[in-house]
Amino acid sequence: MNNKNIRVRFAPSPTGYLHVGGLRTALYNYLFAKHFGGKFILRIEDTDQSRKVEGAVENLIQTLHWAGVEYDEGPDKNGGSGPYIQSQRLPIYQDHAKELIQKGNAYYCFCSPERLAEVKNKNKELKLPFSYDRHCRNIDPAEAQRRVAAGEPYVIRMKMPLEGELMFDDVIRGSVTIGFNVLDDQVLIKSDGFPTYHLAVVVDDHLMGITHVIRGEEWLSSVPKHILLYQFFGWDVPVMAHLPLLLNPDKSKLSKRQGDVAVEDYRTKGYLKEALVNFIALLGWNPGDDREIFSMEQLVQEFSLERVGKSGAVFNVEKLNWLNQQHLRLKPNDELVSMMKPLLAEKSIIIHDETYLASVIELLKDRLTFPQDFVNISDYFFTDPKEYDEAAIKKHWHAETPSLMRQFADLLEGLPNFSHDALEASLRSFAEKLQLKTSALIHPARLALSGKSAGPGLFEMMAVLGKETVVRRLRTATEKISAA
RNA sequence: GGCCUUAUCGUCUAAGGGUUUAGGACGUGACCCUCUCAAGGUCGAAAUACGGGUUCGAAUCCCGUUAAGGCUACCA
Repeated sequence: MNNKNIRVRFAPSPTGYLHVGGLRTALYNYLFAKHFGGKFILRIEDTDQSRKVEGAVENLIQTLHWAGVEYDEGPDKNGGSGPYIQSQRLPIYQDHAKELIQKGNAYYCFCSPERLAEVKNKNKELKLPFSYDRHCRNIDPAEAQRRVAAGEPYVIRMKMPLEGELMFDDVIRGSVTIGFNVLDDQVLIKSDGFPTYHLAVVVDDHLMGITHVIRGEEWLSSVPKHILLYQFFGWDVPVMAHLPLLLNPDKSKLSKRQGDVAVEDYRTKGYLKEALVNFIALLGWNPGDDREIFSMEQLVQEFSLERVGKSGAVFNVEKLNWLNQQHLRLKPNDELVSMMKPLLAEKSIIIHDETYLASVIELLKDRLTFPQDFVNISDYFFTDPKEYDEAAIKKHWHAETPSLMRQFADLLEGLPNFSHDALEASLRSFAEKLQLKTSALIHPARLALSGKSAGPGLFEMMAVLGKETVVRRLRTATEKISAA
């Protein structure tokens, strides 16, 4: 097969939000398709009317778009294989189910939910591997047709072989064998006329020309049902690839109770899409060498199903944080400027001078994990400090300090060149003249300028703040801190 | 319960029978750098679940045990 003809899909149910596990499945599909120049399709599997959530599809689309996982065909991007929403394809499933009935591969079942529950319980007690007793399997087809015509409620079930086994190959798992004797006569069409997942997925994957089914491991044990359906219809079976699951720290399947699972949660917490995508890509896949920082383009370039692992991966936020920091500092300053402006505005800090902002960002960007961190550590670059760190006062502000700071301010006021090097030279010579250690000036000066004891180097800080501000703050501090 | 899958440092993982005193990264400890805090650098602690085979040789292949997860719906 020509690689360019590769077609894969991400087929979520719209249950409210995009799960990070779902994002990874979507990402792997996307990377696989783009790597080979194939097509990535978004299909909405909304066959369960009871789980319908308003606005879920829009939310899903928006979140995928945010993450940069762009599909070639989908509900709002017709590629000729639509509709891409299963609830809009009902007649297609009906026709295919009827075809199966005609071929003798499926049958009408009239069992009531009550009877089904009873049988299921009984079979469970008897420790039988299936829950349905195939009660309607041998009803005469003509008789069944008559009952259907008479309006009796029914479902359509597929006829599983009574014995034998099915072996199939999975790109990630290798060969898997499952015996038919543990498989139920799967419902294909529900009593409300909607298809179940199993029918819909096979029909749509075939009709949409899907060549590779890449999805979560939870589907591995239903593959025989699907392959059987392909065979009933006389269709080619796509290549199967079942991805390992994402896990909680306690190794159970990643769930809401143990942390955030919605992609939007991470987004609102300040995680960059670049970091999330990079992190999630590495949960189950690796490039085969020591590289860890990847852009989407690099992932497309490097990705292969052969390098996807088999075992579940714990979603560990620590590493995600580190990646967020790495990707944050990789961003060019002008992009950071437009990222920080609205965040600062929330704290009523309005930026008029973007060049100034950029120089502050340059000074602080290495110490950010989240964009929001910048707001918290940069306040004194935009307003004079209102208070001074108590512990720092105790440690660095001595009886003679105010006088020193005043002299230092006077000295700086007359400095023609306010560069880092000039500032350092003048502080050092000042300290030498007074026979002081430089730290006796540096620490109180930082406190006076920023109100804090931690921050960037003093000379860089002064150069960015500018002469006027520096001199003013040094003088103000001698009054404010002494008074306190 | 049955069926399927999985099993390397705390976590993500590399090592495709000999290149391995099992490598990297996050986290963690110490140290260096230094005006503080970060960043950066150096060094350290830290793993092949267990038991049998196969083989001259096993983290790697086979079997069993154990553990974990998935499925077992007219949910996906």
